[in-house]
Amino acid sequence: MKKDSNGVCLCPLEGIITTISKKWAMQVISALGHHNRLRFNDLMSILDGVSPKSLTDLLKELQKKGLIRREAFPEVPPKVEYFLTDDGKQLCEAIIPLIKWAEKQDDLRQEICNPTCKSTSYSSK
Amino acid sequence: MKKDSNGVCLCPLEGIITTISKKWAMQVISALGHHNRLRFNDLMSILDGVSPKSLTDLLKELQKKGLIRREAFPEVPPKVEYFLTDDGKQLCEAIIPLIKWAEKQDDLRQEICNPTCKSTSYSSK
DNA sequence: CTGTATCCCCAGAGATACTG
DNA sequence: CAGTATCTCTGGGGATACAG
Repeated sequence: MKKDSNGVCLCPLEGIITTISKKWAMQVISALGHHNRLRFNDLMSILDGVSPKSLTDLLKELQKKGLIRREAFPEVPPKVEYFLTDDGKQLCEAIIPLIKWAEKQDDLRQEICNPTCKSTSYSSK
Repeated sequence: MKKDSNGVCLCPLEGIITTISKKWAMQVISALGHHNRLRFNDLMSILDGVSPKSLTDLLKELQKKGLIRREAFPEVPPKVEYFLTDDGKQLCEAIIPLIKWAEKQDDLRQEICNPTCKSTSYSSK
């Protein structure tokens, strides 16, 4: 759909936005960025309230997009680990300006998303 | 939900993602960034296929979030113009890294979103 | 021209129970 | 432990007609 004022085509956004706007998607990305490797039930508890179906659906989506990878260990009981791909890590970097912008907006409106999130901001800022 | 590996809280993203992931949202932002000021029917034709209801819903949402502004002229027939706020313009800037990242992903997969979009890349900035 | 007012539809997300 | 298998439900989005 043409370019925007910066000479940037927005088309590529379609794909990633449909992905990252999925519920829990950014939390998964974030959690994996934070913990490096996590198992299914780890994610289940970090993403408090998510159902197994929703989580598996999401994990498959994220794998398909090449953001995370799955590693299964042939053990009993089963053990599966998920972790970010390099692309996933780069995505984390790419959204930082967006977060900064959003954070600034929130500040202006004195809206606090969540108590656990207070006092959190850019290491620098 | 804590911070990610970069020490960044993802909470602020929630709000903006729910906004920009709305259908046509980025197209509206982009169109306004490109054309500066647009009228309702201009947007209707640029966003080919959108219904008036969907468009008005979206425009209200974007106004509420402070991304665009509406100016009505007391004329007959009515005339209304929409344009980006400074925040809206800053949002355009903030998503550039994300677009660049997404564009790179698309290139790797040889996926072309749309013919009109080919040969488009970062002219300068 | 710029929108409301209705009605409809279905994909995404959740709840729950069950399996290899 | 790590998922399926079903079922349900909601609301975002679309179509269409109409109004100021």
